[in-house]
Amino acid sequence: MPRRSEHSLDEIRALALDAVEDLVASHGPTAISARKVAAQIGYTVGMLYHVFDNVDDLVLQANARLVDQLARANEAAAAGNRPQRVIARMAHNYLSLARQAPARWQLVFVHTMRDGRPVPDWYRQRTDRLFALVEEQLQRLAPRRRPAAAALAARTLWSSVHGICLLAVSDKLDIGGSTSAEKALDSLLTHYLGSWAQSR
Amino acid sequence: MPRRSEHSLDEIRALALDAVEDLVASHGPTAISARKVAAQIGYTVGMLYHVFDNVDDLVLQANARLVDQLARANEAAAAGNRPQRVIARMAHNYLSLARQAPARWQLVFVHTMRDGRPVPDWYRQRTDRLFALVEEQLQRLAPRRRPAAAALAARTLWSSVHGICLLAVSDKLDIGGSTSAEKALDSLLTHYLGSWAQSR
DNA sequence: CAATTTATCGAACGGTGTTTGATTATTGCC
DNA sequence: GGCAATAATCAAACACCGTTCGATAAATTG
Repeated sequence: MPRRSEHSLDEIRALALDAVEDLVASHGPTAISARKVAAQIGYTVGMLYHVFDNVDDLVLQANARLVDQLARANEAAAAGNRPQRVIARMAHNYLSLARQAPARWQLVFVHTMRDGRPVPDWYRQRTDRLFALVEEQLQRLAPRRRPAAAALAARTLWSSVHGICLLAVSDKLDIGGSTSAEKALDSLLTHYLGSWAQSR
Repeated sequence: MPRRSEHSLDEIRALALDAVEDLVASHGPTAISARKVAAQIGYTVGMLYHVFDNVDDLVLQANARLVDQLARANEAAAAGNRPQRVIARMAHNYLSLARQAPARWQLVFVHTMRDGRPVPDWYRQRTDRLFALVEEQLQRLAPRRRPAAAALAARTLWSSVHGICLLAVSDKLDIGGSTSAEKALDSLLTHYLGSWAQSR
């Protein structure tokens, strides 16, 4: 019975994204499929394809919510404090959000485009933004360094933070005994950032 | 026509693992499926399940070849040189191998267990070994530090190296302009390792 | 040569992403 | 208000996927 008009297309889109989050939170990242999401919101698969390009689009839009959440938190952290402090906050924001919703972040980490299609630009820009925020702070921290140096350090540092959060969420960091990811982040910040700030 | 006995089960296993590598190298990580691998080696799907537990097992055994290759290279690098040099070699071994066969390493990075089953122990041990090799060198580098300190630094450093190689292989590191992963690795080693070695 | 084992196949089951055509509710127009 | 155009919705189909299973035939054993 078409067009019951109980929901606008935008509402359906929001419902579907909520459903992705619910399904992932309760049954893990592998529980996502077009049919399951459709069933969860009371529509058929075909309807989903009216609102999303494909499953990649659906998942990326859901993941973008998390990335945006992190970006907003990191933008907020930028206010006022000294750059080294701000960057530490950003790194811990990442780990803290990942720990709050591990399954949903696993979906972010684990997702890959079907068939090897490229990641769309609108999503790429969102993840690049996270690098850019770090870069800004590094430029504040060392205004006399060449911009390329800050760019390199931002990519190095944020890739490292990413690696630590990634392994933390999949429980690959605590090997024999206890190595908490928080300690690893602090170690990284102390030594890498400390050394970078001091040099030159 | 059963039991043609042209290949022993071990030979079939090796053929299948070769086929995984070939398919991944030529058509990307998404090209792996039980049917395609079976077709490639001239057997049927059912036969694969006589040799492997499931597709996860097949992929993990293929991935273990790469992990072992890296482990062997890193063990070889450990001979003789000063620890800081050895660790630098290890990091660059990782990136260099990843660059030599990007698609195959993408399969390592991208693979996740179906249904959320745990990664089997035999594979876990292989990846843990990579951390352990770094830890040994850090202990050589700073024999007076508590072992826990070396363990933490090893996990921090190798997670970071992993993050950089991961993003490098998926082209997410060169954003605007040119940030080569090699430079990022060197930056990480210089500042993190340099600072860690000096402190205390 | 007969009996047992076992390598191998082919088909089946339920799930997946995606496309398409039919159906029907809503909208715009006279 | 009624009719035509539009747009939402569904159901079914296609090709692929991982996995299981029974039948079959070759090799091995006695």
